[in-house]
Amino acid sequence: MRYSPNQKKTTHERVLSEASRMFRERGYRGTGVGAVMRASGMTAGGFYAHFSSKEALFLESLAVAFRDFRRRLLAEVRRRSASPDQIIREYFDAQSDEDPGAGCPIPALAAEAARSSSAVRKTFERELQETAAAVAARLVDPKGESEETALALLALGAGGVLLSRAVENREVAKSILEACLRAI
Amino acid sequence: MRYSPNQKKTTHERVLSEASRMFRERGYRGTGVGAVMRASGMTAGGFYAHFSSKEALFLESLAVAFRDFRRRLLAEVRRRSASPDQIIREYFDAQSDEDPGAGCPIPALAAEAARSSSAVRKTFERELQETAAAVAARLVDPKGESEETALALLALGAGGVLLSRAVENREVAKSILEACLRAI
DNA sequence: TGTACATCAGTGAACGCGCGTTCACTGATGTAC
DNA sequence: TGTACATCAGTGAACGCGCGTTCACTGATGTAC
Repeated sequence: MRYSPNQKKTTHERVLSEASRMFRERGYRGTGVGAVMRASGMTAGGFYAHFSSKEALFLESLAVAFRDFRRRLLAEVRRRSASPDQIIREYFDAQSDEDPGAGCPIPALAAEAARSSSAVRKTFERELQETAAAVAARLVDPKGESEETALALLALGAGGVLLSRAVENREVAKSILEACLRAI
Repeated sequence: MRYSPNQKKTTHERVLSEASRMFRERGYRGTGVGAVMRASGMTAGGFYAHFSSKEALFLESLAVAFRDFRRRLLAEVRRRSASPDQIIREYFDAQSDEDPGAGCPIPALAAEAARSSSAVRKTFERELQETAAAVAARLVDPKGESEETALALLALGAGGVLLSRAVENREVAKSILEACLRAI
């Protein structure tokens, strides 16, 4: 339709934000390029004016998803110096119950990232480390190995969310999250 | 070809064992019915003499994968009374490095199970609880809440494996697993 | 200011491909007599 | 024991469908003069 660098940037970001939501909600393979474009108010063909391929969209979407989630998570942990179990609690709270599209990309997309190209895994690694560093900066850690502790906390939190989602009974799901909180 | 109840059972189990391996390695959506049958030495059409649908195969494969993995995990923890960090160590060792097809179904399949039918989630829940109970039975737990502790340990272990696989650099992958071991 | 042209974001139909499933058929085996 | 028939695991081709990608086209905008 109309041409303007700003307009194009806006469209690009709208597609990205839809994609980052949909990938987390339905998975990489469960999300079609056409569906993302429809959700962005366009038709499938226009996609390639913005991204060279579905994988290129995934790379950018991963970064957006991690960035959004970090913001969400750190908003909860604003006051500095959180204890490990506080971090886990905030991690769970940041998952906005029953809307995985707004939650952490790790339980949603790590398994598919692991099976993707090395470009995807590099992006995932970079964003994970960025996230661990952000958590570590807020963490009281007497041993002074807070980056390592942060990675373990992300593993525990993501594992807990992963299990709780894969289970049918909501009471069982809750008890899994509680078990993770108590284990620290 | 030939007909015999035993022969059919054998074929059924061969397909199941291939499927349980392939699902863990390539994911549910990444594994085709045709590929499973080819790996089992047959053609695609024969599949429906054994399973009513791909999802029915997935249900049975999940149970097989969990059962196999429990056996693998408990073989490592034979001597009773393992400490939490020993459990995590054995969990990591049971993953047979770089062969996710023989490893734990949780990091491999939980995200897709969460997005599947409630029948899949029920199976996942049942098998997870079975696995937690088996771990709990081997666990020294002064607080006497070993089932809960076992679930948290599975979350931590599965989260660690999930992260380590999603990352490109193998050194980073190792450091994630070590961080999980040290966090207990 | 007005006009002619170039650009290019987005449209919509078409493509090739892989997938889950169906189906008519085959031929080895089990059963009845 | 031998023969005729029924069963059914497995074959292989075909199906409909959704997907990622391509492409000729459109029309709104920006630029040059």
